Amino acid sequence: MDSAVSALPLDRETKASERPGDHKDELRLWLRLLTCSTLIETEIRNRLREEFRTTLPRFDLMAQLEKTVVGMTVGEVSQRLMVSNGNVTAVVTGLVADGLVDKRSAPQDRRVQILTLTPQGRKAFKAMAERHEEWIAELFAGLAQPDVAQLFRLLGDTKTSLHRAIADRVKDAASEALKGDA
Amino acid sequence: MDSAVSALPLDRETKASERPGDHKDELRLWLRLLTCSTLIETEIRNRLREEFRTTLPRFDLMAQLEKTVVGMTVGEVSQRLMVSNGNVTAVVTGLVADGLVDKRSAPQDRRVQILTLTPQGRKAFKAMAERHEEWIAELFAGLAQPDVAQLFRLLGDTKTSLHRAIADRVKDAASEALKGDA
DNA sequence: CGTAAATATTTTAAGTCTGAAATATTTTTT
DNA sequence: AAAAAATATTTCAGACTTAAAATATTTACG
Repeated sequence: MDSAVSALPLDRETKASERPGDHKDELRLWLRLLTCSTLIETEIRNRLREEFRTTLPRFDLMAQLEKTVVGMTVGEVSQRLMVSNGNVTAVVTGLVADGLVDKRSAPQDRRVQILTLTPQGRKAFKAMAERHEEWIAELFAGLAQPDVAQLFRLLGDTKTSLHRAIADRVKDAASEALKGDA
Repeated sequence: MDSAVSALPLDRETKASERPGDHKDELRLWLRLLTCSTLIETEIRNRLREEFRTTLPRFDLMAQLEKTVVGMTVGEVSQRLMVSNGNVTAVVTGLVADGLVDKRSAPQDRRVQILTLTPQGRKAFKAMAERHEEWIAELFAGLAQPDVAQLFRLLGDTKTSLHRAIADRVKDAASEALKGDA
């Protein structure tokens, strides 16, 4: 039991006892991460609008559909993009109206809607994706390749930490809800 | 493993930096950065709603105002949060209606609106900020302290790279626009 | 001085986004 | 098989967001 706890070097208890109440470093890290993310998003949004008269949500949705041959359900897209189902429905409506996406209910389960890029959508996405990749490279051009690799690795660790913290909290809420049941 | 790789043409097996036209590493880095950012935002949004019945944009705006004694103009807040002026106006309208923010035009320049937290707003923010800091620390708890520091540093380099790439493009657009003038 | 340019903010129209309720369909239970 | 539970999506109301146009005010300049 003891060993299991000490195997987690930075859990809530340990950290608090080392620097009680101070989490400024993590806060500053988060703000900097957010700044980078916002700068990139805004820039890509601007370029998509100027060069292709489209929006980031549309581009992102098409990017998901481009990854598959058989199509993707609304729920799957929603999960991958980490947005609500209702949002996917709304964006898809626009893309279908513009002939870029096809939507049809699955024959074996009529609850499910299967989304695919139309040939026109596939072609349009291809052109955008090529430029998009160039833009991203430009934006990160000031970083040396080893820094890119290391940043990628550290953000991988961050992702793991986030998923774990979020899962833990969900578990806590569930056991909390069960308290009075038995 | 080796055979599969060496079956590819030579330029395919070399590093990305040596492959002209390939920017997949940067693209994957951006997607991972976005994932982290979205995971944190969504989680904070959920907790703010559940624990304080408020939203992230409101929290962010109040966080800016909390940093100053003399107040901040709409434009200043807009710049710091990297959102449009109109957006600040909209969010402020709600906060003023709830008595959390005070808005008054500057006596020496009546174009300018000066925003401050009301005493009630200051108190409400203080409570939220304390919890917020804990949440962020929890989310990053899986990272060792040196990793936090290094990630912070690398994101600083990233920020520099982004600002430079964005400034360069603005400059290009400006000189493009001037081409036929002289 | 008086007008033009610059600056700060608000308004507008349209799109994005959310959580929750409603709907439609399939699966499980009785 | 009928009822209940589970699943997938859409609808809804409301908040956020943007870019661009409109408004209000100040500053620059002729």
